[in-house]
Parts: sequence; structure tokens; C-alpha cells
Amino acid sequence: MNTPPPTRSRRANAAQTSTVTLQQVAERAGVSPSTVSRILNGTAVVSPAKQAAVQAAIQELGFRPNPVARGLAGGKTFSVGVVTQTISSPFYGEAMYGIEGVLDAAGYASLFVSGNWREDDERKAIETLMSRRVDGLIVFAGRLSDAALKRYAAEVPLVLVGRRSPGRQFLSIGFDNRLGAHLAAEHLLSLGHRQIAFITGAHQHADALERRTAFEETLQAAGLKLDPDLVAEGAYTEPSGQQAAQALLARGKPFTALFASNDQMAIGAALALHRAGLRVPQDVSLVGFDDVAVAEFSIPPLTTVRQSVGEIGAQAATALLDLLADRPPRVTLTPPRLVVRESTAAPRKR
Amino acid sequence: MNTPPPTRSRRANAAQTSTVTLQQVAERAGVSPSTVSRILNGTAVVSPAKQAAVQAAIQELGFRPNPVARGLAGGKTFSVGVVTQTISSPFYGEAMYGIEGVLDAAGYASLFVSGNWREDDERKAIETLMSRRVDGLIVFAGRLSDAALKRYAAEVPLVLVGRRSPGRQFLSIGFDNRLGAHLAAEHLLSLGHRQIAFITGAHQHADALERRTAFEETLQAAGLKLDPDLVAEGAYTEPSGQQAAQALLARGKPFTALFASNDQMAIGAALALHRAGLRVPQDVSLVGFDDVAVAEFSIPPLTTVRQSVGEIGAQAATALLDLLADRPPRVTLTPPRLVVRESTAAPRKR
DNA sequence: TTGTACGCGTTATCAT
DNA sequence: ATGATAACGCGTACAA
Repeated sequence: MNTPPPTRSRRANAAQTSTVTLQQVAERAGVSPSTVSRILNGTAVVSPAKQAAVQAAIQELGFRPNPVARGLAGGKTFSVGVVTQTISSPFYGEAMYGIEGVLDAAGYASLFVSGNWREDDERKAIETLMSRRVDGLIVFAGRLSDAALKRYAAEVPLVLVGRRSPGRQFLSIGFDNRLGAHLAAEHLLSLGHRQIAFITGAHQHADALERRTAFEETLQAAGLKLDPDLVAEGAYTEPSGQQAAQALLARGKPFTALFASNDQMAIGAALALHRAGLRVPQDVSLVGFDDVAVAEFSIPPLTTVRQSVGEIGAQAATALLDLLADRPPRVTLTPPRLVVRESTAAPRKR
Repeated sequence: MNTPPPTRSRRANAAQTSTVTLQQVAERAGVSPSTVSRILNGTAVVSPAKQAAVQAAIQELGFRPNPVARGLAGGKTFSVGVVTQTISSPFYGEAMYGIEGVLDAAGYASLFVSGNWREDDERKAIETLMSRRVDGLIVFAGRLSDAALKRYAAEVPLVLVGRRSPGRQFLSIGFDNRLGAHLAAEHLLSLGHRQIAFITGAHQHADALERRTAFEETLQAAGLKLDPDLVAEGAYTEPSGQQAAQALLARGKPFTALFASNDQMAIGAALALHRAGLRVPQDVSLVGFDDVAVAEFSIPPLTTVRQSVGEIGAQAATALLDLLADRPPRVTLTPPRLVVRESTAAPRKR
């Protein structure tokens, strides 16, 4: 019988990639593995000579450190989990783009998952992420409570985006919803609108409430009050915006302007208005929120409140990187600003 | 001097998560680690008694296998890399959604990265993915050559989406561009259009070429020829579609219909038409391709060729799973179909 | 069927 | 400044 070769017999099912190990680099450079590791991580000072020899060996062998082994030995995976709500939406798309850029440049991988606006989906997503031993978490506010987030934050650094949360357990980056909604309302008021309808986000969400409150307050400051008949609730999606606008129209109360709590709902509302034979902005002025990329290409181009979602994502990533490096996180948010395009105009004279 | 405790002294910087190890489960259940491993992976048959004991121990301890260690030991990371071109676009958004669903259900993590339509970005992205030891790759066709992809496919199973490629090195899932473009052209012809402009995708791309060729052939079959003056090139983005339409308009050649190679360009084109004072569909009929979610909410709602991108993503993921399990991949693509909405109509009589 | 022993590639500790 | 050596948590060939 054939005796199988004594060693390496299980090599077959090992990682298929160009398996150049740190070990081999060490041999080639005539140093110990520890030294190579030290150079790779800057953990300690090594002589310029060996430094050069190792760098050369790395080049020649085309060595790439194995993050899996790194993770096992060092307890870090150099990956961070990102919980979005709807991975396919333009809003989260831009956010992911911003996050990816920052994290990738820092050598971290991003694991994007969807929470689907469902508490248990979000929970499951985070559990999966944690079981993958991510080094940190970026969570876009959804249904998960602050208390639940706190528990995760006890295990890894966590940055919450889209909802302010007190306490020091985790960092939260909120949008300036109040200022944004104020800007939108002010713009419509200054154009001369007095009957302004409003599409709010889901009532469970703090930011939706903030936008609504600020909107109402701005109205009140102008001596107007928010007519409950001119308020409808949506779910931050195009179809929900369309339905909300339909409902508003069906109530029969006239309005000359409509403010939707986000661009996607504004786009849905625009279709409802179009279907009802109403022109934007001649018959109804329309304002959105976010300035998602497509806002510029809606017809007519949408006046909206810009809060660069990509930039916010990048800021969240940067802050998380700070947290991971035990640095104080620096977050410098650009305040939202009004972008006036072609969906708003003065109300028609009668 | 104090002698430090001999063991566990470095526990501090280890993974922070509920570190229950397989080892501990084994002890608790009174079996060997290997037995636990076998039960976890179904690698061998174990007695019902121990089976139960281990399951109980797992429950009680709340054990979750560490994928990092698993990866090191078994050479598999249960993660797959997905190379999109623009992570923020609605097209890839829907694709990612489809992929995520399938892969997550199978216990695989998805690593989504952007190729940005740049060959070296794509290459770098794949290198990063490979260095992370992904078990497989799903690549959305971009600038990377088949030859380059073949090299990666030699290391891990690879599914290419969006471009057919001969050979058995990797699986490719193409869209039926020919049928899709034919459907669009046929629709416009049957409405009575004879002067049809066309916005093509980047000329480097096989699918763009296929759509153009099929479009041209359908015209020819109807006794028409494609006027070079009525063709402009875009880059599958809204701005490029807008520019292409502007260019078309600037040439002065009249056309009563416009077919854009994808929805995003159609949406950009719609704005250009709007700006030029042309109404859709009264003055110009407009057809897109893909049926991205927003197509339904453009004004007017866009007639387009539907190829469910989410479903295609899911199919790609399913096929990759097959490949990973050494099963023959099963791919059953739904053929594209025309979705007639409100952006097309018969040309005006003169 | 089950347990033992070793290895996966790297980092951290402890000497030197 | 540098090198042994021992983990990290799990899978698996081999022996029993």
C-alpha cells in the first residue's frame, strides 16, 4: 500500500489564495516572524537593515497579511458592521458610499446589512454582525431602542446616525431636523404660501417628529397654525408619499404648497399631484428633504433641504475610526441648507 | 515582586463578545471538542445522547461559533465579495438587496464594494476581497476584462453578472439585451414612430453594444435605418443621459421618440426634454431599460423594459451558492418584458 | 462512534 | 532590538 506523504497532506482544502505567509517572508528575509509582524504593525522599532530586507521580501513574494489569522490572534477583524434600513434606497446608497470611502482607506471592510425598518430584522442583523466579530458598528436609526443599542455598545464602539441619543454609551450623530424643516417652511412662507400641507414620516421616529414640530413652530411664528387636515403620514418611501398626497387631496382642503419630510415621499407626492391634474409649482409648490441625487432630476427639479447624506456617512465612519483608535471622536456636521430649484414658486393670485 | 497570574493574562484585549468557546461547550456537555464540531458541521454521525447534551450546552451557554477561528481552521470564511460599480445607484441597490437576502439566509455574509467603473478600482476591490479570503465572488460587469476575471476565478468560484462570457472558468449571467432592446424598439415602431433617437451606454460595454445592435436591427427589419445623428453616448447615469439628450436636440434632427439604454439615462433625458419645452409623451415618447424602482415615479411614469435586477442578483447568489457546494448551478432567468406606462404614445399627426 | 493531537497564520509575552 | 514560544478557537486526520 501507498503510504501518503507525511506532511502537508491536508493542504488541499486550505485557502486557495496566493498563500504566502508571514513565516515565509521571515525566512526569506532571514529574520524571525515576530520581526516581520513588528514591521507590519509598527509595534516596535526595528533596525533599518532588517526593515529593508523584510520590505524587499514582502515585495518579492507578494505577501498580503491574512486578516483572518490576524483576527484570531489579535482579536480584531478590521471590519465594521453597518446597519442600514433599506440597502436599495438612494438615501442609504449615498450613505454607504460615504462610509465605504473612509473605511476602505483605513483598511477596514464594511459589512452592509438591511434592517428593513423592522426591529427584529435590525436585531438579527446586529447579532450576525457581532457573531462575525466586527470591530465596530454604525447603525442608522430605525426601530431599535436606545436601550438595545446600549447593550451592543457595551461590546463594541457604536455610532448611531439619524437620531440623537443622550448618554455616553455610544456616539450619536443627528441631523439638524429642526433647522431643516424651519428652512423649508420659511421658504414657502416667504413665497407667500399660507395653506401648506405636510407629509410626515412614521410617527415612531424621533426625526419625523422633530421635522414636524419645527415645521409647525415656524408656521406659528408666522401667525399660522398647522391644520390637522393638511397633515398626512408616510413611511419615507415613494409609494407612501404618493398615497399620503392622495389622501391630502381627497380631504378637499385646499393647499398651495406641500412639504414632504423626505425627497422620496416628495417624488411620490409629485406623481399624485400630476395624476390629479395639478402642476408643480404653478398649482402646488413642493419641497423635499435630504437632497438625494435624484431630486435634481425630478420634473421639475425638486427644491429641497440639503443634508449631504454621503458626508454624514463619512463623518460617522471617521468618528468610529476615532473611537476604535481611542481618540476623541471629531464630528463637524455641515448644517442643512435650502436648495431652491424649480418645484417652488409663489402661489397663484386669485 | 508580584508574579502575574500564569494564564489568561492577555484575555483583556481579546474579542469582547460573549466569548463562549466550543471548548467550553464540550466540557459542559462532557464530550470532546471534536464531537461538538462534528455536530455543528454535520461532519459525522454522533450518538443521539451526546447530540442532545451538546445542543443543551450550546443553548445554556449561548454559544456562537467564531467565524474567524472557523475561517482559519477550515479555510472558509462564509463570506462572499460583491463588486458593484456604483454602490449608491438604484440599479446596484436593488441587486444588492436580492443578493443579501439569498446569501444571508444561507449563512453567508456579503461584502459589497464599489468598482466605480474604473478598472483599477475594480482590481483593487477584488484584491481586498481576496485578501479577506472571501469564499466566492459576484462581479457586476465593469471595465475588468474576462482575462483578469479568469485569474480570480482560478482561486475562488466567481459569477459574473451583466456580461456573457464564454468558457468554463466562471459562470456568467447576462441580461437578454437583444430581446429587451427589440421589445422597446418594436413598441415605438408599433406606435407609429419612425424617427427614433437612441442613447447608448459606454461603447466599451458589451451590453451597451448589444442593446444598440438589437435596436438597429429591429429598425432595419421595419425598413428603417439608424441615423447616426440620432445616436448619442451616455454613461448609465442621470447627468450623462441629460447631456446626451441635449446633444441630440442640439443637432437639430427631429425625432418623435427616444430610447435610452437604461432608466437612469432616460430620467436625465426627460429633464433635458422638459428644459427644451418638449412634453413627454406628446412631443417625444421616452423608453428606458431596467425598470428600476424610481421609473414608476418619474413624471410621467416611464415605459421601460423590465429585467428584475433584484431577481437577477438573487439568481447570481443562488448560483454562487451552488458553485460553493459543488452543485451544478441552476440559473433560470426571467426574460425581460416591456412595461408600458405613460411616457410613450403615438406621434402627433402633423 | 469518539477522543487526541496538530495545524491554520498571526500577534503577544517573555526572555535575551 | 530581536527571537522563541505560546496562545487565539476551530476543523480534521488519525488512532482507538
